Amino acid sequence: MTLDVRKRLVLQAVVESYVSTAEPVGSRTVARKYQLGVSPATIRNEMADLEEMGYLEQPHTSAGRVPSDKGYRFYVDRLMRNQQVAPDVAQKIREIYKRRTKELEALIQITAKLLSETTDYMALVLGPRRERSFLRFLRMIPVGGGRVLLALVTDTGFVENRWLHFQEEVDELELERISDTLNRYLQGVALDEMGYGLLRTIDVELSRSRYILTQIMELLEDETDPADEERVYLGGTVKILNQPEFKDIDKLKELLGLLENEEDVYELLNSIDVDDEVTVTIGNENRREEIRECSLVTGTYRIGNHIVGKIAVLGPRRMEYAKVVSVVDYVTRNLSEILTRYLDN
Amino acid sequence: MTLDVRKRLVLQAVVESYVSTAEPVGSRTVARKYQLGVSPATIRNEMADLEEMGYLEQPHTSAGRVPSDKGYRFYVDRLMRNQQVAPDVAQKIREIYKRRTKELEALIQITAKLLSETTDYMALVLGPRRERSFLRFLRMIPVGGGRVLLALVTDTGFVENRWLHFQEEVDELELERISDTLNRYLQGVALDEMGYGLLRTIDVELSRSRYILTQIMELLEDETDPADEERVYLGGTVKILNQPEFKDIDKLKELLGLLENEEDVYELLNSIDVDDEVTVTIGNENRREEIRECSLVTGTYRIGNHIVGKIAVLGPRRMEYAKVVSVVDYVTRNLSEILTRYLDN
DNA sequence: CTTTAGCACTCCCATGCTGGGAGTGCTAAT
DNA sequence: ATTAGCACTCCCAGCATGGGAGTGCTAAAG
Repeated sequence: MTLDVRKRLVLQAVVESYVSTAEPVGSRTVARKYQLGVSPATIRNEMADLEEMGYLEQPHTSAGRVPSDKGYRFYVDRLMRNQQVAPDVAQKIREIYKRRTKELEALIQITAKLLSETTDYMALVLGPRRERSFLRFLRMIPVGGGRVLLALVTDTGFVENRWLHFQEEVDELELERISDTLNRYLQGVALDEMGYGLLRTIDVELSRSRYILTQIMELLEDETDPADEERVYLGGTVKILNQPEFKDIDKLKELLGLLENEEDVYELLNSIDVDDEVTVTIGNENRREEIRECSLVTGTYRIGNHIVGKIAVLGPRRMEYAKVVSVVDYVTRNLSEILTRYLDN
Repeated sequence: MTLDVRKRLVLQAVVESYVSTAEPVGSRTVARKYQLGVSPATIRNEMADLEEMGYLEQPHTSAGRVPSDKGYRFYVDRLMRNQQVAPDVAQKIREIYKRRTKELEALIQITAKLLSETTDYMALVLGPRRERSFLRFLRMIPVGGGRVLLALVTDTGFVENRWLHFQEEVDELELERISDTLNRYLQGVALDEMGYGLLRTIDVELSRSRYILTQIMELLEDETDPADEERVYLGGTVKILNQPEFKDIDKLKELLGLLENEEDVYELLNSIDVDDEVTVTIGNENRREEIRECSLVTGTYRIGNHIVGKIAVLGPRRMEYAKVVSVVDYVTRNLSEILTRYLDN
């Protein structure tokens, strides 16, 4: 399944021309713009071969050629030259992550924006899944008027805040005692496992303060509600509209419909294999029908060795792969690094 | 500027027919569907009058009529009958706000989703502006490894979490002492006023712990960064695509472009007068060019008497005003009520 | 054996034309 | 004041047409 040098050059020319113009590429164009030193007729023969081998497609007889999924795949795996991130882009990315005071949620949001701005495609970012997050620390802070702020800090640096309400003022010392006990029992427990069962054990020890504990239990129970929003952040939704492949409103509707359903986006991105590299999935390689006309460039960010979430860029198959891959790679590294530095044990 | 009874009936018929079909309305249709007991010819005369008075428009000679902004305005102010929220919708809304443990941010997010689901138009929700929020409470919680979680609670119930990092473990008692002092000085101060100036006074008192204070100062300084994200939440972006008036990609791009710029959305909604009622702005009544083809139904939610933010529904001018107004009103009330109950002093 | 010029052929698409339909405004009769 | 009748306007869907871009094939040249 290897291609001779000239076929590679032709394929590369077709991909690059189509990426930049969105118009089917004719033999004439290839011969003229990408000096191969042969006539259009020769190119035509090569293109016919490439089509037969499945690397190119024709929208209809007598149109130019367009790369197939297989063609893009070959381009991404073999032809595309690794690209450095442009210095100004790298600068901008580093700049963003220099401010290290943000909590994880804000960081993720910024990442989505950053990705879409630097690539000019749409960005998806997933935060840590709740059921894979473990409690690091819990604290109750009385704010007056019977209101108590419950702060849950997870190993991934997420902070969840919840309110507790009581009829009368609660004693700060009592809260501290409860916090301490809860911490003792719950540290390292997954958030979605803090159901009644677990809490019942603690109940005994804290029976004196059951009225407080009851509220906390209800609240943590709520926490496990799967209908609860996932942490998916989108950036640059408008960018899709710049792509001529989405001039069709119905396709757009389908796509945006998918993206609005956070559970689906989660599943989509998590179905992609994790390895240390950036992963590209092209057209029909994608699980979901709705993005069979798109490509996805995905990176996985971590805290230490612990996988936290994904970042992805979504664009038309006709995507500037080299550039996007380099940016996704760079952003993933930066994000992982800052998280690891400040959150890893 | 008053219309006789029959003209009102005709105008109402045109608005309601156009709202439901998106097709220009002819005299025949009005006569047939909205039993007025007169012939199409009579209706034609009335419609010609209404057009002359500016309530109706003709896309072109020999098409039916379409309401003008003025026509919609009259409909909203005078013709539309106040509608009750459908029982199942009311049920759903109450349901959502019954769980009272969420922090404000989550509540706002849910509100955006709720609004778009119940109205079938797009929803915009603004959270409290930072510069109008005052510190209620501040607390530092050491989490181990030199990491300290700084939680800022505002009067509007917003909780901001920020991380502080130190070389070595910090003493919990010292943190508590600092927290106490800071609270004493900063309670009731607006978030964007916590600049160096103010902190310098405190510096003296806490000179022993300057290395901690310095970080806090930097961090709060950051807080005043106006480039920081505003709190705008969108719900149901896809819904716009269902409207035939947005079959044109360019208009769509313009609109989504506006909506992605949070500062602009803020300005747009805040330019709308606040009174206790729900406000409707139609077409050209809107400030921004980009939504001159849309209408906006806006409500203001509060904590006690203190204005916190806005909720809005964005749809085509051809909007089901009665329904949307009732939903926005109901949601506003519910949201204000729950916030007031749990956060008002 | 590879490359290339030449040419007939295919298919899309922008353009222009046409007829029917929906709706109007006017006039004259009720 | 209302309405039937009718001529008129305008849109739009459907169809035909021609030019252009691009192909595949053949035969000649390197």
